[in-house]
Amino acid sequence: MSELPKTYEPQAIEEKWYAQWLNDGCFEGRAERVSAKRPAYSIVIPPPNVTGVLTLGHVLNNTIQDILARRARMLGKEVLWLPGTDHAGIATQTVVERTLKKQGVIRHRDDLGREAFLERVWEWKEKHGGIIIQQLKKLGASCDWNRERFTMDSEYSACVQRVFIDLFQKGSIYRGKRMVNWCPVSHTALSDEEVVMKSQQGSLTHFRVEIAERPGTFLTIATTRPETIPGDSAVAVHPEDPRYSAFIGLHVIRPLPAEMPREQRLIPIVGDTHVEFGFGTGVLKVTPAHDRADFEIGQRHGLPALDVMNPDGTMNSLAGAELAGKDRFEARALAIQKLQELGLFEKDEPHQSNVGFSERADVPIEPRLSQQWFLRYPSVPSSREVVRSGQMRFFPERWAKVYDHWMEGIQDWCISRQLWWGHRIPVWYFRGKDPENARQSLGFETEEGALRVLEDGTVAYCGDRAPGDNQLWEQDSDVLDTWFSSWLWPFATMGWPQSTETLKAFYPTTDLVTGPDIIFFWVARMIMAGFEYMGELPFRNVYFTGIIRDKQGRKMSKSLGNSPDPLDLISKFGADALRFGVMRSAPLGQDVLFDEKNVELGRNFCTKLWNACRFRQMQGGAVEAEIRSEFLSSEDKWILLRLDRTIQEVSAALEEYRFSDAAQTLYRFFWNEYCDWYVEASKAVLTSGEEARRENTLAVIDFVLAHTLRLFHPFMPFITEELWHGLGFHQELPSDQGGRSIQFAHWPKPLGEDFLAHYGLLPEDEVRANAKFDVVLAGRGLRRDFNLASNKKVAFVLQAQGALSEEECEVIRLLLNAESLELVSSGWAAPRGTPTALTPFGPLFLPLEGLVDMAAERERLGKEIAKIQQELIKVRAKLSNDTFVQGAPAAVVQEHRQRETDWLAKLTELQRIREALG
RNA sequence: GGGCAGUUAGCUCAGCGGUAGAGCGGCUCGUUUACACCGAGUUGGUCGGGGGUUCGAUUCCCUCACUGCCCACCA
Repeated sequence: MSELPKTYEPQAIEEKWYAQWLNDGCFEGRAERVSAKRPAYSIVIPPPNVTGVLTLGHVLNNTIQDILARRARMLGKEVLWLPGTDHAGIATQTVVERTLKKQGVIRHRDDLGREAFLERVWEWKEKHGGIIIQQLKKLGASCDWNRERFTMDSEYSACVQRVFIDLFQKGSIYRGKRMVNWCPVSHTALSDEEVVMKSQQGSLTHFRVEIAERPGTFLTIATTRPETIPGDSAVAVHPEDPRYSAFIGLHVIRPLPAEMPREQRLIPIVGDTHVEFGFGTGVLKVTPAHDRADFEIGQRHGLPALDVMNPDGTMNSLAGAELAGKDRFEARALAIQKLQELGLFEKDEPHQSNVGFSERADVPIEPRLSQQWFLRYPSVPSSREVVRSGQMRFFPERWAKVYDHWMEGIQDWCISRQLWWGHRIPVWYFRGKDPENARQSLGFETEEGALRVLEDGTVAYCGDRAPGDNQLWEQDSDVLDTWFSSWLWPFATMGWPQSTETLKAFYPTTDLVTGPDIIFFWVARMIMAGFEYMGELPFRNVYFTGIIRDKQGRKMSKSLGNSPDPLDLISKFGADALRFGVMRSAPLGQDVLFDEKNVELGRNFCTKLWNACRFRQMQGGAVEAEIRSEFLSSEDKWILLRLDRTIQEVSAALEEYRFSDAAQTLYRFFWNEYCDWYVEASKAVLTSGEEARRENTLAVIDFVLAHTLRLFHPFMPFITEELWHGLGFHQELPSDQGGRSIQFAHWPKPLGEDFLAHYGLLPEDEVRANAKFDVVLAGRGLRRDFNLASNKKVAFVLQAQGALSEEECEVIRLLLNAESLELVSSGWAAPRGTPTALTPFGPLFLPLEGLVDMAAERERLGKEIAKIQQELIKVRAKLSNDTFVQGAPAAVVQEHRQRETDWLAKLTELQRIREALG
């Protein structure tokens, strides 16, 4: 390869390699290659919204998956990372509908009708659906794109239908009129998980109602929702409340709608233990159609449910002439006004309460009684047990508790949505009452359980084909909750219900990477679907990422404008920089405070890596020559030992999904240990003119670089690939082991005992190299203390004759940027006032020929001596404490003794030096 | 109301029973055989408060305070 440019220019390189990887089929997961020797590794992408765009959350999530996938390839596994997108019912339908309205095409989707509207959504999907996929490619995601799936592909839809039919026939799915969370904006029911509670400042309206049987006697009710008074069908008090229990069985006159005849407004006073004595006035108005708890009270007392609202959140005619047609919040004010006019209003008290909001539309949901489909979750016990027992592992572990708690109190799932974009519910209703007639008019034999009489007497057929006589049968107009398709993702994407090669090879998947915000929406449900349809867990490990926040800790949001576009960051800094920057700051189990500085750091690191390789390239010589032990210096041995430790630490961190630790360790090793110490030290040999030693050093450099590039590859795929080829490390390797792409090069193993023995790498080598580095640090310290610019050539004297070889001295001299380093015997007497520092080999002098301020030097030494005395006092205090000596482990005591000896030696030495100064 | 995290240098975080650490920032010096997207040096902390266990606690236990999440039908 031609000489590398001075700085790393990511754009062209990223494009080049991504195209090459795709062209070479590097990302393909092939079932037929899986064997005992070549185990499978699989992961399914959490499918992003098909019309979505890439966010930093996606960057974090998908970088982690890519790291896992690439490392698995390097470990010799057959990897399948299966990508795709989600149709995201409400979100997509809302976006398309809003756009069409903005374009003036429609005022409401009804203007187009179901068929035509859906056509528009598909058009939209074709046009915008690929965006996020393209963005993921820019990030470097190594997904098997040939297998891209969409939750509304025809085969996928068939899976969804099949599962619905199966659960229907098993009786797990039922239809009923229940209290659901209704979104007045989207006009659909929502599941409990799609509702977020928000604390709201509201008010508690106090008003009076007269007891019909006791004219002139009033009860005061406190409510947050006066607009629903027309829907009240009772007043409830606690049966043991001495203030009110005597009134149970009597009636009150409901104030609204005022124009309704009095006798039609009589509602009973019931006793119910749900009522709290202490809250409000202790008298509760019961509105069964508009409140969950009230609905239950209504059930217990056989009260009618009066629905006084329209689906869009406006009041209907039952609310009375004046409220009818008004929005619920407008109606609230109006109701209060009416109460005032009737002389029944008492007061408004400020009140803080939790209100459920539609997650998507961000408006308060309306508890609403409506006909919906529900699912009694299947395979709950095994799904719960698999996590409890640790057979499936959660990272961080604490989410297992959250999961367990939810599974414990699991509620039936409302799965029908009053939308058009989604999987249509495969149920047809018979326009008649008699099941036998229905059976005959179907026109075909049904399976057991497919034909059923529903709660309200409707005869329903559920199956994969429409009944023959469509005059008599009408299909349910609702679609299924998006998550009712997502929960099948791990196996529906692999060809289920056929027993495909893919399923056999790659199911269950290995890891799932997702955000904790969808633990109930998605993770829990996938586990249940997995057990129900595949008979086992769908994935072995679940990694929950943190949530990306801005550097002030706020959530990313469009309105705050604090959500940077990852694509901008990629074009500014490069994909590898973004990946590395994010991973380095994303510790397991913690939210990530995003700061562009981190990406900058990633970019800087890429440049560093680039230049370190450039430096190697500039040295020329054969690539990856054999290392010869007889030429190894202690620095060589030191860096090899450091590399060995780094391999171990990085591997261990990745095994435990501690990505930021792995990134941190690599960063430190490469920048500090390799570049700052080793490369700088190696320059002594590289310029020495001794060919054999020089070549050997290059061999060590190559060895370290070839390992480091591989360790970095999962984090930074593009630059490592470029450098891998640029330095020629691919040359000798078979094409499936790094010859073609670094992503198939073997993941570095610890060097191993044989290697260490062969090259004579011992802990002492590390100690010796560190001792030399200590001399350098001491010398640099002296420089600083006497304000000598680092470019000023000075002569050092080390009182350690014979302790260091000439080559070793040369290394130290170079690192100190010194004119010379002279070794002298212990008899050598430093000129008075010579600055001195202690090193493991002996005192280091910096003779300055009278340039030095003696007083300053004495002061400096004085400070150092004082520091050592402090330490000595601490250690001695411990050692003179009998309880410590007797109570602490012998090793600890011994360690303290050693410390005392060391400090004492240093102290004596420094004192001697100070005396020498006079 | 219940549960789960967190509180360590100006900022972001590591350490989790035996001399307080890293990165970033700040400051000083610097065109030394890659790299100023750099190098060298340096400044920053009674480890949230209070108890307890221990020879010894940032580290273990209790308690309080604050912050953030999750769960919960108090109208």
